[in-house]
Amino acid sequence: MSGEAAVGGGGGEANGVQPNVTIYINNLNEKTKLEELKKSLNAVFSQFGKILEVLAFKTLKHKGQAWVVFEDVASATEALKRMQDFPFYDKPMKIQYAKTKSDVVAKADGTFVPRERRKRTDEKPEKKQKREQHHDVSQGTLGMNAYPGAYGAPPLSQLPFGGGPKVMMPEIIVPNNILFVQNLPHDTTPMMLQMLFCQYQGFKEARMIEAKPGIAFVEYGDEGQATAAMSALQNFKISKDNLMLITYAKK
DNA sequence: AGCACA
Repeated sequence: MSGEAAVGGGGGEANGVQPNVTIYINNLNEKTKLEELKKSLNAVFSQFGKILEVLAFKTLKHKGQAWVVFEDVASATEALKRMQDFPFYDKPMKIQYAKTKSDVVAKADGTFVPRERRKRTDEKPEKKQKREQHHDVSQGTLGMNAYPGAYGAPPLSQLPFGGGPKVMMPEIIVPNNILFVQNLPHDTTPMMLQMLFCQYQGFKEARMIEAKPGIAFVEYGDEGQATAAMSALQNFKISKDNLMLITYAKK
């Protein structure tokens, strides 16, 4: 019964490679541009846990491959199992544990030893520009730009009765099989959205509006399916600085 | 196919 997915080399622990916080992915579509590839990988894998880094290179020897570094092995394992053969840019991903420890992990470990790459004499006076960009989002959060029909109280200025009393007229949320997605990074592609939303039943299509970056419409077969996808992906961290905000599209 | 840290 247990069909052994002997996917010709796409193994993992069966390969003699032991679990690692980093997963190694190959069979990636080599046409995808690096930056987009990394963002999409981040989008698709961050559901399994905190991602420390996504690495991919375009050198001949390394194209079609990427490394995703998780914070813990459990996340990596879950990602490996759940996303094995996941159709990504039209090709099923092949995932294994990485063979060696990632630098970012070794650095946290204290076990990092710089490999010989370029003799930069001794230590390089590397500046610690701790530019921790916390919540630098000056307009990205669910604040001012929030969709009027979103959860929570709408701004007083947008009450239906212009200059009326301070009575909060709750906006009625009308379910719709089409979702309205906001706060996307401006370089989000329909493909990235498709990969996220197609995980939920009834997915039909994701469309973006050329003229308006940052928003998208995602259509499902019915309202129930749309609702399930909405709650699953609400506030999904699609990038370091972007939480997706999802509401029903207006009818 | 291909396991790196630009």
